[in-house]
Amino acid sequence: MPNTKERISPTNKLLAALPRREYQRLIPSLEEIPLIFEKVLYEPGDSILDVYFPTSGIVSLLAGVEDRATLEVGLVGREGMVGVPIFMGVNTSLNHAVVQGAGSALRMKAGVFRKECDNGGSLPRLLRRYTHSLLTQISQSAVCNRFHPVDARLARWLLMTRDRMQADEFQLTQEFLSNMLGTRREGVNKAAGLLQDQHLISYTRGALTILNGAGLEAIACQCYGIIKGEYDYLPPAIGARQVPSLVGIKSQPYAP
Amino acid sequence: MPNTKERISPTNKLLAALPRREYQRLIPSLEEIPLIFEKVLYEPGDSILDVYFPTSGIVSLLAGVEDRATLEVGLVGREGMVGVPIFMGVNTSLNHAVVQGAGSALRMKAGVFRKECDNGGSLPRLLRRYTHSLLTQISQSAVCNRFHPVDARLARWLLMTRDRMQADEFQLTQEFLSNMLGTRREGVNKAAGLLQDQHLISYTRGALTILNGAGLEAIACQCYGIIKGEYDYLPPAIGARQVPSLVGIKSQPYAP
DNA sequence: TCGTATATGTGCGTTAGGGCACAGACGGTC
DNA sequence: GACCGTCTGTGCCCTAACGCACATATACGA
Repeated sequence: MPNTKERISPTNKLLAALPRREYQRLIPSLEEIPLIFEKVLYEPGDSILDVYFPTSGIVSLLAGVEDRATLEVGLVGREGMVGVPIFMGVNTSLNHAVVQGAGSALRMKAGVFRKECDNGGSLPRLLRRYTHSLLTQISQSAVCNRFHPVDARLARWLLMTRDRMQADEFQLTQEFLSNMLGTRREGVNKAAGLLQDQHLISYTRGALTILNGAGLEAIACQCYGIIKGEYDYLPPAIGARQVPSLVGIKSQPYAP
Repeated sequence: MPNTKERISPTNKLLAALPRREYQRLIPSLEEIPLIFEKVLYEPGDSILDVYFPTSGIVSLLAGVEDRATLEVGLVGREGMVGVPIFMGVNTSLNHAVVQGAGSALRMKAGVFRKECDNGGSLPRLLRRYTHSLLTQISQSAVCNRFHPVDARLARWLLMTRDRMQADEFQLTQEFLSNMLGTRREGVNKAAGLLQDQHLISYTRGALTILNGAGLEAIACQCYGIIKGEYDYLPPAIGARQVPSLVGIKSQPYAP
């Protein structure tokens, strides 16, 4: 449902950056699907069957150890793609890909996607650029998770999520956050309490609202800025087409 | 100096995996240079001018925060290449690339390398595969650094270094190790003491010897095995040519 | 052979965060 | 409205690791 208003465009930025002709060629292979909260797109060991270009919502890439704790290593929103391993010529990953903020995505069969990449053109170039961005994000998260205290990491995480969701309110439990930050739930509770005391967020049973983004930035470590720099790697508008037409994209019935 | 004995071949595995014809084409652009201990190949913000294919020795990729502590996020030996950002279409990185074990490498101008990659062929395919391996390594290190105690991480690091150096003895100070592991030097000291008490390593002023690799594996977390799995991503021998001829490769005088 | 720079051992107080054990509190459901 | 499952708040103890402050030991050069 494209709207004429200058609003949040529900578009994947990677696809939007393609030359029109290339984008047109992809359309028949793209299928619009909902990203349902907590849905797992792939797990370690799975054969990755599809790649996903989120148009709204976010997908977290989590790494884990011995079925214990997990840690978020990457965050994919409309600036990216889920399924980078496919692009790299591998069809499994050690990571989990989990929907962390509901939305929707354009899905493409891994095989078709591979062929498209082999055809040359802009897609592989954009994806390489994106992969670099992802690599940077993962590196910086690694440092951040090693050196920075829980409240700073929480603040960073909230800001990153806000940027990708383009919303100040999201559904999430402390349990969930603890899996992202790689800390215990109680630690999240304490950190969230701190932020709440300073009126930076408000937090009630599964719903969190950012009240003061600037304040959060002050608490967050500089990792936020660094990662944000990489997140904004694509110029906001390439060419004239900002909102690719969705005409012709098959829509899938809402089926989890 | 190729030797006929079945010994450690001083060859970069990525290059060795290229079809002969492609490798031949690269030769004029490759320049053999020594990797000198602690030499910095690039730093955050630097324009990356060359890519390096180590044939022996190791290069560490370090990430840092606010000029304080650093943390190793990746380790590159003969199985890989230093300068992946160039392959990704970017000429800077947030990481430091530092020689961590002396050896040598084949160097290639970034511009030439880019052109070679654009020509298609096996090189970009191999590099994508390698990048996936690096991504996995970085993710897993992130988890490891978050959850595992210093001694396990130290053991893992030593094993990884051994695998890439193909030697049981290396030069390194506790200070250096602390930058790799993202801990304090004193912590390294304690952990190294532990390993030494169990006769797994011997450690004297800047020189460390692995005495009992199996013992180290027992101490190390399973991250070692996981990362090793990815490290061995290239089959040991592709085609007949295991040792590409170095004839024709310019050798650079020893000049740091 | 002596000094000096550099590396290593160690000790002690402090602290962030893990582990565990609950006690509310809210929200949906029957 | 009563129940129950799920989330949230808290407290207490404990440990790993930090920060700092030294004492020592080794290599190397004058």
